[in-house]
Amino acid sequence: MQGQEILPAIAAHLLDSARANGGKAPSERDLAEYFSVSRGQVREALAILESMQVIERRAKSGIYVNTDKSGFEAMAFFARAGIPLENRQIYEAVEVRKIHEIKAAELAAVRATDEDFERLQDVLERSEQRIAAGEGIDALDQEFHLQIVRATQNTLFLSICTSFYELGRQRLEVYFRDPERNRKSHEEHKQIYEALVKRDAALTSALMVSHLRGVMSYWTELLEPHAPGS
Amino acid sequence: MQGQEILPAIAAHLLDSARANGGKAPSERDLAEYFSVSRGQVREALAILESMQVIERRAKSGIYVNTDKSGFEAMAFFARAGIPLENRQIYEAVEVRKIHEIKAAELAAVRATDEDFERLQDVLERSEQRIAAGEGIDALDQEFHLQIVRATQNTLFLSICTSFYELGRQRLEVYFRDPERNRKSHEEHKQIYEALVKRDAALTSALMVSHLRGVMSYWTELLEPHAPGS
DNA sequence: CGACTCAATCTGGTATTACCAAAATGGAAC
DNA sequence: GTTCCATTTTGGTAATACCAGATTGAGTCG
Repeated sequence: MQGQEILPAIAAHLLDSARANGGKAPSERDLAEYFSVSRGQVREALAILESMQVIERRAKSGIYVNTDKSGFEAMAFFARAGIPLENRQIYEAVEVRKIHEIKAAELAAVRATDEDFERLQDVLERSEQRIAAGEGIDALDQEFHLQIVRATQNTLFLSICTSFYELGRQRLEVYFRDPERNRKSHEEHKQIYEALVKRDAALTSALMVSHLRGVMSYWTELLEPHAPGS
Repeated sequence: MQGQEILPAIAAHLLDSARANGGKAPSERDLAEYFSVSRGQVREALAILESMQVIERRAKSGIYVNTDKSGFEAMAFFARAGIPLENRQIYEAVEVRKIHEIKAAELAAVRATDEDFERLQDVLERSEQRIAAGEGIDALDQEFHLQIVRATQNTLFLSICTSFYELGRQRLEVYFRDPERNRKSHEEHKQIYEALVKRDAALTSALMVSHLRGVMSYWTELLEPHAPGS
Protein backbone atom coordinates (compact mmCIF):
# COMPACT_ATOMS: atom_id res chain seq x y z
CA MET A 1 0.00 0.00 0.00
CA GLN A 2 2.72 2.44 -0.94
CA GLY A 3 3.08 5.35 -3.31
CA GLN A 4 -0.04 4.02 -4.94
CA GLU A 5 -3.67 5.00 -5.01
CA ILE A 6 -4.93 4.73 -1.49
CA LEU A 7 -8.23 6.28 -2.48
CA PRO A 8 -10.03 3.02 -3.24
CA ALA A 9 -8.70 1.45 -0.06
CA ILE A 10 -9.78 4.37 2.05
CA ALA A 11 -13.18 4.44 0.39
CA ALA A 12 -13.73 0.76 1.06
CA HIS A 13 -12.57 1.13 4.63
CA LEU A 14 -14.85 4.09 5.24
CA LEU A 15 -17.83 2.18 3.92
CA ASP A 16 -17.08 -0.78 6.14
CA SER A 17 -16.43 1.30 9.22
CA ALA A 18 -19.55 3.33 8.70
CA ARG A 19 -21.70 0.27 8.27
CA ALA A 20 -20.45 -1.07 11.57
CA ASN A 21 -20.64 2.26 13.31
CA GLY A 22 -23.85 3.93 12.30
CA GLY A 23 -22.56 6.22 9.58
CA LYS A 24 -19.62 7.56 11.52
CA ALA A 25 -16.19 6.93 10.08
CA PRO A 26 -12.81 6.90 11.85
CA SER A 27 -11.04 10.20 12.33
CA GLU A 28 -8.47 11.48 9.88
CA ARG A 29 -5.70 10.71 12.32
CA ASP A 30 -6.89 7.13 12.80
CA LEU A 31 -7.14 6.62 9.06
CA ALA A 32 -3.65 7.98 8.56
CA GLU A 33 -2.26 5.58 11.11
CA TYR A 34 -4.31 2.66 9.79
CA PHE A 35 -3.01 3.09 6.26
CA SER A 36 0.45 4.25 7.33
CA VAL A 37 0.25 7.45 5.38
CA SER A 38 0.35 11.09 6.37
CA ARG A 39 -2.75 12.97 7.33
CA GLY A 40 -2.32 15.05 4.21
CA GLN A 41 -2.78 12.02 2.01
CA VAL A 42 -5.89 11.05 3.91
CA ARG A 43 -7.27 14.54 3.53
CA GLU A 44 -6.70 14.49 -0.22
CA ALA A 45 -8.62 11.26 -0.50
CA LEU A 46 -11.39 12.58 1.73
CA ALA A 47 -11.64 15.75 -0.33
CA ILE A 48 -12.29 13.67 -3.43
CA LEU A 49 -14.82 11.48 -1.68
CA GLU A 50 -16.56 14.54 -0.35
CA SER A 51 -16.70 16.07 -3.82
CA MET A 52 -18.44 12.90 -4.95
CA GLN A 53 -20.83 13.20 -2.02
CA VAL A 54 -19.76 9.85 -0.68
CA ILE A 55 -18.93 11.40 2.67
CA GLU A 56 -19.62 14.55 4.58
CA ARG A 57 -16.94 16.21 6.69
CA ARG A 58 -18.28 18.16 9.61
CA ALA A 59 -15.75 20.52 11.12
CA LYS A 60 -14.64 19.57 14.58
CA SER A 61 -17.06 16.67 14.59
CA GLY A 62 -16.16 13.88 12.27
CA ILE A 63 -16.58 12.13 8.95
CA TYR A 64 -19.99 10.79 8.07
CA VAL A 65 -20.72 8.40 5.24
CA ASN A 66 -23.70 9.15 3.05
CA THR A 67 -25.45 5.84 2.91
CA ASP A 68 -27.95 5.08 0.13
CA LYS A 69 -26.70 8.09 -1.83
CA SER A 70 -26.49 6.82 -5.34
CA GLY A 71 -24.98 9.77 -7.09
CA PHE A 72 -23.68 9.20 -10.56
CA GLU A 73 -20.12 10.23 -9.76
CA ALA A 74 -19.99 8.00 -6.71
CA MET A 75 -21.28 4.97 -8.57
CA ALA A 76 -18.79 5.38 -11.36
CA PHE A 77 -16.03 5.66 -8.81
CA PHE A 78 -17.13 2.60 -6.87
CA ALA A 79 -17.23 0.61 -10.06
CA ARG A 80 -13.75 1.75 -11.01
CA ALA A 81 -12.48 0.98 -7.51
CA GLY A 82 -13.98 -2.48 -7.54
CA ILE A 83 -16.30 -1.73 -4.66
CA PRO A 84 -19.44 -3.81 -5.08
CA LEU A 85 -22.71 -2.01 -5.69
CA GLU A 86 -26.06 -2.80 -4.25
CA ASN A 87 -28.56 -4.64 -6.39
CA ARG A 88 -30.84 -1.66 -6.59
CA GLN A 89 -28.00 0.45 -7.93
CA ILE A 90 -27.24 -2.13 -10.59
CA TYR A 91 -30.87 -2.26 -11.63
CA GLU A 92 -30.97 1.48 -11.95
CA ALA A 93 -27.74 1.61 -13.86
CA VAL A 94 -28.91 -1.04 -16.29
CA GLU A 95 -32.12 0.85 -16.92
CA VAL A 96 -30.40 4.18 -17.49
CA ARG A 97 -27.77 2.61 -19.65
CA LYS A 98 -30.42 1.06 -21.87
CA ILE A 99 -32.10 4.41 -22.31
CA HIS A 100 -28.83 5.95 -23.40
CA GLU A 101 -27.76 3.29 -25.80
CA ILE A 102 -31.07 3.05 -27.57
CA LYS A 103 -31.21 6.77 -28.14
CA ALA A 104 -27.56 6.78 -29.13
CA ALA A 105 -28.25 4.21 -31.82
CA GLU A 106 -31.01 6.36 -33.20
CA LEU A 107 -28.86 9.49 -33.29
CA ALA A 108 -25.83 7.67 -34.62
CA ALA A 109 -27.80 6.44 -37.62
CA VAL A 110 -28.29 10.04 -38.61
CA ARG A 111 -24.96 11.54 -37.67
CA ALA A 112 -22.28 8.89 -38.05
CA THR A 113 -19.36 9.98 -40.20
CA ASP A 114 -17.27 7.88 -42.53
CA GLU A 115 -14.63 7.58 -39.85
CA ASP A 116 -17.23 6.31 -37.43
CA PHE A 117 -18.24 3.61 -39.87
CA GLU A 118 -14.63 2.66 -40.42
CA ARG A 119 -14.02 2.34 -36.72
CA LEU A 120 -17.13 0.23 -36.27
CA GLN A 121 -16.14 -2.02 -39.11
CA ASP A 122 -12.71 -2.37 -37.61
CA VAL A 123 -14.22 -3.49 -34.32
CA LEU A 124 -16.38 -6.02 -36.12
CA GLU A 125 -13.39 -7.44 -37.96
CA ARG A 126 -11.38 -7.79 -34.81
CA SER A 127 -14.36 -9.43 -33.13
CA GLU A 128 -14.55 -11.94 -35.94
CA GLN A 129 -10.91 -12.82 -35.44
CA ARG A 130 -11.26 -13.28 -31.72
CA ILE A 131 -14.33 -15.46 -32.11
CA ALA A 132 -12.53 -17.54 -34.70
CA ALA A 133 -9.74 -17.95 -32.17
CA GLY A 134 -12.23 -18.99 -29.54
CA GLU A 135 -11.65 -15.94 -27.40
CA GLY A 136 -14.18 -13.70 -25.65
CA ILE A 137 -15.11 -10.37 -27.22
CA ASP A 138 -15.91 -8.53 -24.00
CA ALA A 139 -13.51 -5.66 -24.67
CA LEU A 140 -14.63 -5.41 -28.29
CA ASP A 141 -18.26 -5.40 -27.25
CA GLN A 142 -17.59 -2.37 -25.15
CA GLU A 143 -15.71 -0.73 -28.00
CA PHE A 144 -18.58 -1.35 -30.38
CA HIS A 145 -21.22 0.11 -28.16
CA LEU A 146 -19.17 3.12 -27.16
CA GLN A 147 -18.24 3.76 -30.76
CA ILE A 148 -21.91 4.04 -31.56
CA VAL A 149 -22.32 6.59 -28.81
CA ARG A 150 -19.31 8.41 -30.15
CA ALA A 151 -20.98 8.52 -33.53
CA THR A 152 -23.68 10.73 -32.04
CA GLN A 153 -20.97 13.43 -32.08
CA ASN A 154 -21.98 14.33 -28.54
CA THR A 155 -18.96 14.07 -26.28
CA LEU A 156 -21.00 14.57 -23.13
CA PHE A 157 -23.15 11.64 -24.12
CA LEU A 158 -20.02 9.59 -24.62
CA SER A 159 -18.66 10.60 -21.25
CA ILE A 160 -21.76 9.41 -19.45
CA CYS A 161 -21.96 6.14 -21.34
CA THR A 162 -18.30 5.43 -20.72
CA SER A 163 -18.96 5.60 -17.02
CA PHE A 164 -21.78 3.11 -17.40
CA TYR A 165 -19.47 0.67 -19.03
CA GLU A 166 -17.12 0.83 -16.11
CA LEU A 167 -20.05 -0.13 -13.96
CA GLY A 168 -20.47 -3.47 -15.62
CA ARG A 169 -17.04 -4.40 -16.85
CA GLN A 170 -16.45 -7.26 -14.45
CA ARG A 171 -19.75 -8.92 -15.22
CA LEU A 172 -19.09 -8.46 -18.91
CA GLU A 173 -16.03 -10.66 -18.73
CA VAL A 174 -18.04 -13.46 -17.20
CA TYR A 175 -20.81 -13.04 -19.74
CA PHE A 176 -18.50 -13.49 -22.68
CA ARG A 177 -17.02 -16.74 -21.39
CA ASP A 178 -19.84 -18.46 -23.26
CA PRO A 179 -18.92 -18.95 -26.96
CA GLU A 180 -22.58 -19.01 -27.94
CA ARG A 181 -23.11 -15.59 -26.40
CA ASN A 182 -20.11 -14.28 -28.29
CA ARG A 183 -21.44 -15.52 -31.57
CA LYS A 184 -24.96 -14.22 -30.97
CA SER A 185 -23.73 -10.86 -29.79
CA HIS A 186 -21.49 -10.49 -32.79
CA GLU A 187 -24.29 -11.35 -35.19
CA GLU A 188 -26.48 -8.70 -33.64
CA HIS A 189 -23.66 -6.18 -33.79
CA LYS A 190 -23.35 -6.81 -37.51
CA GLN A 191 -27.07 -6.28 -38.00
CA ILE A 192 -26.92 -3.04 -36.08
CA TYR A 193 -23.99 -1.93 -38.18
CA GLU A 194 -25.88 -2.66 -41.38
CA ALA A 195 -28.84 -0.64 -40.16
CA LEU A 196 -26.52 2.23 -39.26
CA VAL A 197 -24.95 2.23 -42.70
CA LYS A 198 -28.43 2.42 -44.21
CA ARG A 199 -29.00 5.36 -41.88
CA ASP A 200 -32.23 3.76 -40.81
CA ALA A 201 -32.67 5.29 -37.36
CA ALA A 202 -35.84 3.38 -36.50
CA LEU A 203 -34.38 0.04 -37.47
CA THR A 204 -31.08 0.68 -35.68
CA SER A 205 -32.93 1.66 -32.58
CA ALA A 206 -35.19 -1.38 -32.73
CA LEU A 207 -32.25 -3.72 -33.22
CA MET A 208 -30.46 -2.13 -30.30
CA VAL A 209 -33.53 -2.63 -28.13
CA SER A 210 -33.64 -6.33 -28.81
CA HIS A 211 -29.86 -6.66 -28.57
CA LEU A 212 -29.83 -5.04 -25.15
CA ARG A 213 -32.79 -7.08 -24.00
CA GLY A 214 -30.66 -10.16 -24.39
CA VAL A 215 -27.49 -8.77 -22.87
CA MET A 216 -29.14 -6.92 -20.05
CA SER A 217 -31.35 -9.77 -18.95
CA TYR A 218 -28.12 -11.45 -17.89
CA TRP A 219 -27.57 -8.76 -15.27
CA THR A 220 -31.06 -8.71 -13.92
CA GLU A 221 -31.27 -12.49 -13.79
CA LEU A 222 -28.33 -12.51 -11.43
CA LEU A 223 -30.22 -10.25 -9.08
CA GLU A 224 -33.56 -11.98 -9.15
CA PRO A 225 -33.90 -12.25 -5.37
CA HIS A 226 -34.31 -8.52 -5.12
CA ALA A 227 -37.54 -7.57 -6.82
CA PRO A 228 -37.34 -4.69 -9.30
CA GLY A 229 -38.27 -1.09 -8.67
CA SER A 230 -41.30 -1.44 -6.48
CA MET B 1 -10.93 34.37 0.11
CA GLN B 2 -10.78 32.83 3.55
CA GLY B 3 -12.03 29.69 5.20
CA GLN B 4 -14.25 29.38 2.15
CA GLU B 5 -14.26 27.21 -0.89
CA ILE B 6 -11.18 28.07 -2.84
CA LEU B 7 -11.86 25.25 -5.27
CA PRO B 8 -13.88 27.30 -7.78
CA ALA B 9 -11.34 30.10 -7.62
CA ILE B 10 -8.45 27.75 -8.19
CA ALA B 11 -10.30 26.02 -11.01
CA ALA B 12 -11.01 29.30 -12.73
CA HIS B 13 -7.43 30.44 -12.28
CA LEU B 14 -6.05 27.20 -13.64
CA LEU B 15 -8.23 27.47 -16.72
CA ASP B 16 -7.10 31.02 -17.35
CA SER B 17 -3.45 30.32 -16.75
CA ALA B 18 -3.52 27.28 -18.95
CA ARG B 19 -5.19 29.14 -21.79
CA ALA B 20 -2.46 31.75 -21.66
CA ASN B 21 0.31 29.23 -21.20
CA GLY B 22 -0.34 26.32 -23.51
CA GLY B 23 -1.98 23.93 -21.08
CA LYS B 24 0.58 24.35 -18.33
CA ALA B 25 -0.67 25.65 -15.00
CA PRO B 26 1.29 27.38 -12.23
CA SER B 27 3.08 25.21 -9.70
CA GLU B 28 1.44 24.22 -6.42
CA ARG B 29 3.72 26.60 -4.55
CA ASP B 30 2.81 29.50 -6.80
CA LEU B 31 -0.88 28.76 -6.45
CA ALA B 32 -0.58 28.60 -2.69
CA GLU B 33 1.10 31.97 -2.61
CA TYR B 34 -1.32 33.48 -5.13
CA PHE B 35 -4.36 32.49 -3.08
CA SER B 36 -2.66 32.97 0.28
CA VAL B 37 -3.37 29.46 1.43
CA SER B 38 -1.17 26.56 2.39
CA ARG B 39 0.11 24.11 -0.14
CA GLY B 40 -2.03 21.48 1.51
CA GLN B 41 -5.19 23.36 0.62
CA VAL B 42 -4.04 23.70 -2.94
CA ARG B 43 -3.31 20.03 -3.13
CA GLU B 44 -6.77 19.14 -1.86
CA ALA B 45 -8.33 21.26 -4.56
CA LEU B 46 -6.03 19.80 -7.20
CA ALA B 47 -6.89 16.28 -6.07
CA ILE B 48 -10.56 16.98 -6.67
CA LEU B 49 -9.92 18.58 -10.04
CA GLU B 50 -7.78 15.63 -11.01
CA SER B 51 -10.49 13.20 -10.00
CA MET B 52 -12.81 15.08 -12.34
CA GLN B 53 -10.19 14.86 -15.07
CA VAL B 54 -10.02 18.60 -15.33
CA ILE B 55 -6.28 18.51 -14.76
CA GLU B 56 -3.45 16.05 -14.85
CA ARG B 57 -0.67 16.15 -12.28
CA ARG B 58 2.61 14.82 -13.55
CA ALA B 59 5.06 14.06 -10.80
CA LYS B 60 8.08 16.33 -10.75
CA SER B 61 6.85 18.06 -13.88
CA GLY B 62 3.78 20.17 -13.37
CA ILE B 63 0.05 20.57 -13.60
CA TYR B 64 -1.56 20.30 -17.01
CA VAL B 65 -5.10 21.33 -17.83
CA ASN B 66 -7.15 18.99 -19.96
CA THR B 67 -8.62 21.29 -22.53
CA ASP B 68 -11.73 20.31 -24.48
CA LYS B 69 -12.36 17.43 -22.07
CA SER B 70 -16.08 17.55 -21.56
CA GLY B 71 -16.55 14.93 -18.92
CA PHE B 72 -19.86 14.87 -17.18
CA GLU B 73 -18.42 15.43 -13.71
CA ALA B 74 -16.32 18.35 -14.86
CA MET B 75 -19.21 20.06 -16.60
CA ALA B 76 -21.47 19.76 -13.59
CA PHE B 77 -18.71 21.22 -11.44
CA PHE B 78 -18.05 24.12 -13.79
CA ALA B 79 -21.72 24.95 -13.83
CA ARG B 80 -21.88 24.86 -10.04
CA ALA B 81 -18.76 27.00 -9.81
CA GLY B 82 -20.14 29.57 -12.22
CA ILE B 83 -17.42 28.92 -14.76
CA PRO B 84 -18.83 29.55 -18.23
CA LEU B 85 -19.11 26.62 -20.59
CA GLU B 86 -18.37 26.58 -24.27
CA ASN B 87 -21.24 26.71 -26.71
CA ARG B 88 -20.63 23.20 -27.89
CA GLN B 89 -20.87 21.93 -24.34
CA ILE B 90 -24.16 23.70 -23.83
CA TYR B 91 -25.54 22.24 -27.03
CA GLU B 92 -24.54 18.79 -25.96
CA ALA B 93 -25.97 19.25 -22.51
CA VAL B 94 -29.27 20.47 -23.89
CA GLU B 95 -29.53 17.49 -26.17
CA VAL B 96 -28.72 14.96 -23.49
CA ARG B 97 -31.01 16.64 -21.03
CA LYS B 98 -33.89 16.43 -23.51
CA ILE B 99 -33.30 12.75 -24.00
CA HIS B 100 -33.45 12.18 -20.27
CA GLU B 101 -36.51 14.23 -19.55
CA ILE B 102 -38.58 12.75 -22.33
CA LYS B 103 -37.82 9.24 -21.25
CA ALA B 104 -38.39 10.20 -17.64
CA ALA B 105 -41.86 11.47 -18.47
CA GLU B 106 -42.67 8.19 -20.12
CA LEU B 107 -41.47 6.12 -17.18
CA ALA B 108 -43.04 8.41 -14.61
CA ALA B 109 -46.46 7.94 -16.18
CA VAL B 110 -46.19 4.27 -15.38
CA ARG B 111 -44.45 4.37 -12.02
CA ALA B 112 -45.47 7.54 -10.22
CA THR B 113 -46.80 6.96 -6.73
CA ASP B 114 -49.51 8.87 -4.92
CA GLU B 115 -46.84 10.85 -3.10
CA ASP B 116 -45.28 11.78 -6.41
CA PHE B 117 -48.59 13.12 -7.65
CA GLU B 118 -49.06 15.05 -4.45
CA ARG B 119 -45.66 16.66 -4.73
CA LEU B 120 -46.29 17.57 -8.35
CA GLN B 121 -49.61 19.10 -7.49
CA ASP B 122 -47.99 21.04 -4.71
CA VAL B 123 -45.46 22.47 -7.13
CA LEU B 124 -48.23 23.45 -9.52
CA GLU B 125 -50.13 25.21 -6.76
CA ARG B 126 -47.12 27.16 -5.66
CA SER B 127 -46.41 28.06 -9.26
CA GLU B 128 -49.91 29.40 -9.61
CA GLN B 129 -49.38 31.60 -6.57
CA ARG B 130 -46.11 32.99 -7.83
CA ILE B 131 -47.53 33.73 -11.24
CA ALA B 132 -50.50 35.46 -9.64
CA ALA B 133 -48.00 37.54 -7.66
CA GLY B 134 -46.16 38.38 -10.86
CA GLU B 135 -43.03 36.47 -9.87
CA GLY B 136 -40.90 34.10 -11.93
CA ILE B 137 -41.30 30.36 -11.48
CA ASP B 138 -37.73 29.39 -12.36
CA ALA B 139 -37.12 27.46 -9.14
CA LEU B 140 -40.52 25.79 -9.36
CA ASP B 141 -39.92 24.84 -12.97
CA GLN B 142 -36.84 22.98 -11.88
CA GLU B 143 -38.76 21.34 -9.05
CA PHE B 144 -41.48 20.20 -11.40
CA HIS B 145 -39.16 18.63 -13.91
CA LEU B 146 -36.99 16.97 -11.31
CA GLN B 147 -40.03 15.66 -9.49
CA ILE B 148 -41.04 13.89 -12.67
CA VAL B 149 -37.64 12.31 -12.88
CA ARG B 150 -37.95 11.33 -9.25
CA ALA B 151 -41.24 9.65 -10.08
CA THR B 152 -39.35 7.19 -12.24
CA GLN B 153 -38.17 5.71 -8.92
CA ASN B 154 -34.67 5.60 -10.33
CA THR B 155 -32.34 7.54 -8.05
CA LEU B 156 -29.45 7.31 -10.48
CA PHE B 157 -31.60 8.87 -13.15
CA LEU B 158 -32.47 11.64 -10.73
CA SER B 159 -28.83 12.21 -9.86
CA ILE B 160 -27.88 12.72 -13.48
CA CYS B 161 -30.79 15.01 -14.23
CA THR B 162 -30.11 17.10 -11.17
CA SER B 163 -26.65 17.82 -12.51
CA PHE B 164 -28.15 18.93 -15.78
CA TYR B 165 -30.29 21.44 -14.01
CA GLU B 166 -27.28 22.96 -12.37
CA LEU B 167 -25.90 23.42 -15.85
CA GLY B 168 -28.64 25.76 -16.88
CA ARG B 169 -29.76 27.44 -13.70
CA GLN B 170 -28.43 30.89 -14.50
CA ARG B 171 -30.05 31.00 -17.90
CA LEU B 172 -33.27 29.71 -16.38
CA GLU B 173 -33.56 32.80 -14.21
CA VAL B 174 -33.30 35.05 -17.22
CA TYR B 175 -35.79 32.96 -19.15
CA PHE B 176 -38.46 33.30 -16.52
CA ARG B 177 -38.24 37.07 -16.35
CA ASP B 178 -40.86 37.09 -19.10
CA PRO B 179 -44.39 36.75 -17.61
CA GLU B 180 -45.69 35.25 -20.84
CA ARG B 181 -43.13 32.47 -20.65
CA ASN B 182 -44.13 31.81 -17.07
CA ARG B 183 -47.76 31.48 -18.00
CA LYS B 184 -47.13 29.28 -21.02
CA SER B 185 -44.73 27.06 -19.15
CA HIS B 186 -47.16 26.63 -16.31
CA GLU B 187 -49.98 25.72 -18.67
CA GLU B 188 -47.86 23.04 -20.25
CA HIS B 189 -46.84 21.74 -16.84
CA LYS B 190 -50.49 21.32 -15.97
CA GLN B 191 -51.13 19.42 -19.17
CA ILE B 192 -48.21 17.14 -18.47
CA TYR B 193 -49.48 16.55 -14.98
CA GLU B 194 -52.93 15.60 -16.30
CA ALA B 195 -51.39 13.13 -18.70
CA LEU B 196 -49.32 11.65 -15.89
CA VAL B 197 -52.37 11.17 -13.71
CA LYS B 198 -54.07 9.37 -16.58
CA ARG B 199 -50.93 7.23 -16.73
CA ASP B 200 -50.81 7.85 -20.45
CA ALA B 201 -47.11 7.35 -21.13
CA ALA B 202 -47.28 8.19 -24.81
CA LEU B 203 -49.19 11.40 -24.23
CA THR B 204 -46.98 12.48 -21.34
CA SER B 205 -43.92 11.88 -23.43
CA ALA B 206 -45.35 13.77 -26.40
CA LEU B 207 -46.31 16.73 -24.25
CA MET B 208 -42.85 16.79 -22.73
CA VAL B 209 -41.32 16.80 -26.19
CA SER B 210 -43.24 19.86 -27.24
CA HIS B 211 -42.74 21.54 -23.87
CA LEU B 212 -39.00 21.11 -24.08
CA ARG B 213 -38.92 22.24 -27.68
CA GLY B 214 -40.15 25.60 -26.50
CA VAL B 215 -37.93 25.91 -23.47
CA MET B 216 -34.82 24.51 -25.06
CA SER B 217 -35.00 26.61 -28.17
CA TYR B 218 -34.28 29.53 -25.91
CA TRP B 219 -30.86 28.09 -25.13
CA THR B 220 -29.94 27.20 -28.66
CA GLU B 221 -31.13 30.52 -30.02
CA LEU B 222 -28.62 32.26 -27.81
CA LEU B 223 -25.86 30.24 -29.41
CA GLU B 224 -26.93 30.49 -33.02
CA PRO B 225 -23.45 31.36 -34.32
CA HIS B 226 -22.30 27.82 -33.63
CA ALA B 227 -24.28 25.55 -35.87
CA PRO B 228 -25.74 22.45 -34.28
CA GLY B 229 -24.33 18.94 -34.58
CA SER B 230 -25.11 18.77 -38.28
C1' DC C 1 -31.60 9.36 40.73
C1' DG C 2 -31.80 12.78 37.17
C1' DA C 3 -30.50 17.11 35.17
C1' DC C 4 -27.18 20.53 34.67
C1' DT C 5 -22.37 22.47 34.35
C1' DC C 6 -17.94 22.89 32.83
C1' DA C 7 -13.37 21.44 31.90
C1' DA C 8 -10.61 17.93 29.38
C1' DT C 9 -10.47 15.80 25.06
C1' DC C 10 -11.30 14.89 20.26
C1' DT C 11 -11.81 16.45 15.60
C1' DG C 12 -11.60 18.70 11.29
C1' DG C 13 -9.27 22.96 9.19
C1' DT C 14 -5.09 25.20 8.26
C1' DA C 15 -0.27 26.48 8.05
C1' DT C 16 4.74 25.59 8.21
C1' DT C 17 8.81 23.10 7.39
C1' DA C 18 11.58 19.64 5.46
C1' DC C 19 13.15 15.80 2.21
C1' DC C 20 13.05 13.07 -1.76
C1' DA C 21 13.74 12.00 -6.47
C1' DA C 22 12.59 12.69 -11.06
C1' DA C 23 11.91 16.15 -14.56
C1' DA C 24 13.12 20.41 -16.61
C1' DT C 25 16.47 23.87 -17.39
C1' DG C 26 20.44 26.27 -18.73
C1' DG C 27 25.02 26.95 -19.49
C1' DA C 28 29.56 24.89 -20.44
C1' DA C 29 32.24 21.99 -23.33
C1' DC C 30 32.87 19.90 -27.67
C1' DG D 1 24.59 23.20 -33.36
C1' DT D 2 24.86 19.37 -30.36
C1' DT D 3 25.88 16.93 -26.27
C1' DC D 4 26.38 16.60 -21.44
C1' DC D 5 26.02 17.59 -16.70
C1' DA D 6 25.10 20.36 -12.58
C1' DT D 7 21.44 23.30 -10.78
C1' DT D 8 16.84 24.36 -10.07
C1' DT D 9 12.05 23.36 -10.12
C1' DT D 10 8.20 20.44 -9.14
C1' DG D 11 4.99 17.14 -7.47
C1' DG D 12 4.75 13.52 -3.61
C1' DT D 13 5.01 12.65 1.14
C1' DA D 14 5.71 13.13 6.03
C1' DA D 15 5.89 15.33 10.59
C1' DT D 16 4.46 18.90 13.70
C1' DA D 17 1.85 22.50 15.63
C1' DC D 18 -2.30 25.50 16.58
C1' DC D 19 -6.96 26.81 16.43
C1' DA D 20 -11.63 26.61 17.82
C1' DG D 21 -15.90 24.35 17.85
C1' DA D 22 -18.00 19.83 18.92
C1' DT D 23 -18.12 16.05 21.95
C1' DT D 24 -17.69 13.75 26.10
C1' DG D 25 -17.61 12.63 30.77
C1' DA D 26 -16.96 13.47 35.38
C1' DG D 27 -18.56 16.06 39.04
C1' DT D 28 -22.14 18.85 41.14
C1' DC D 29 -26.54 20.43 42.41
C1' DG D 30 -31.46 19.90 43.01
